[in-house]
Amino acid sequence: MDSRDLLPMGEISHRSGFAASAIRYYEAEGLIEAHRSGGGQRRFERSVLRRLAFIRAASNVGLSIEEIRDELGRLPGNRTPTKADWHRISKHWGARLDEQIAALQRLKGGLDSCIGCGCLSLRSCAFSNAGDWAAQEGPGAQLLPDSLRKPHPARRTSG
Amino acid sequence: MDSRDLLPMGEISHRSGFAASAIRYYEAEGLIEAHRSGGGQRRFERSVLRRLAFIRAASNVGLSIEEIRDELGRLPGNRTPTKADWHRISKHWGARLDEQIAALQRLKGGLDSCIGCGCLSLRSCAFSNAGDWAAQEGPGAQLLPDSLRKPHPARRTSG
DNA sequence: GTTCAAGTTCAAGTGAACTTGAGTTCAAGA
DNA sequence: TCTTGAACTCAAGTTCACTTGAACTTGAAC
Repeated sequence: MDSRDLLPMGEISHRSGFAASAIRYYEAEGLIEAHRSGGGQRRFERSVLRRLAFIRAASNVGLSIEEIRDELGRLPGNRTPTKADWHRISKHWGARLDEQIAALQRLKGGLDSCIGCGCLSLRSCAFSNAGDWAAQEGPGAQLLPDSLRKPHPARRTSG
Repeated sequence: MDSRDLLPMGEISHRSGFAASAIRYYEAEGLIEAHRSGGGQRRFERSVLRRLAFIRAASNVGLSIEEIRDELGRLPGNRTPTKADWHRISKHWGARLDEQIAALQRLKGGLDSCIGCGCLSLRSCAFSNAGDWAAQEGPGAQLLPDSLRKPHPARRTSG
């Protein structure tokens, strides 16, 4: 590995479209790796660009950093995805997107069925009842999957 | 307005499915209003339940508090939505959902077209290039609308 | 009159995914 | 050598939509 093949922060940032701070963050989170120059500056292998493209794609699908880390970690040898890896992963993501699309369509369907009645009834209307507070019964439960719910950060899942 | 018609916090909370803290928050944000008992406790009109159902429905569609406040504010006389209001609003939200569905389908289409090639090329692949960093040109720009992008809170819009 | 669940306020915390700022150092060209 | 832009670290800040905790008060029942 000739050191002239390594790219400095500015170039990685510009070519990937990520801010330097984001790239440092991804390194800290273990999504990418960097060599260091004599003076301590980051020097990136070219393959990091591909990894960053992967990260951008994944986050467009709605994956969290955690999930992206997992996904990258599942690649044999923890390498940058090859064509075959990418094929497999794409199918996985495609399924996720299909699920999200279906969820929105269910929500839309519920909305359409409410347009006529104008009810917005607390107990019976599937649309306003779409939260999980009434999940034990009733038609509205799970109209939206977690991946499309707005994150309610402080709502602890334990309990 | 007989004070026996007014509901205390516990009941509003239980019937709406919102935590008391959330209801207080909505009041502070101006989405709902409350009377006060002699001792300073909140007493809610029955119509607040309807307003809360509206808020839940809106947030299921992905509207922010800000947007919900606008939407409620646009109701003539700032009243709880009637059937006619609800009809109009539903159409509005339906369009928004359609847009979100279409965006996900575009993203899915991009993914499908990438499955074969395994490219993930930074410059040419519509999928990994879906951010707005290259929005000036190229095919990938605006695959996803803002409403479906993961919120990147610290990214200031001014500049 | 006592009890105590239910209510109150206010400040601070939560999580995700970064950004910003301050203060310092590196590296490359003139 | 000087300058200057690029990079560094580390702590703290940002947004959203709430929640949590502490310390206190109400109000309905017994």
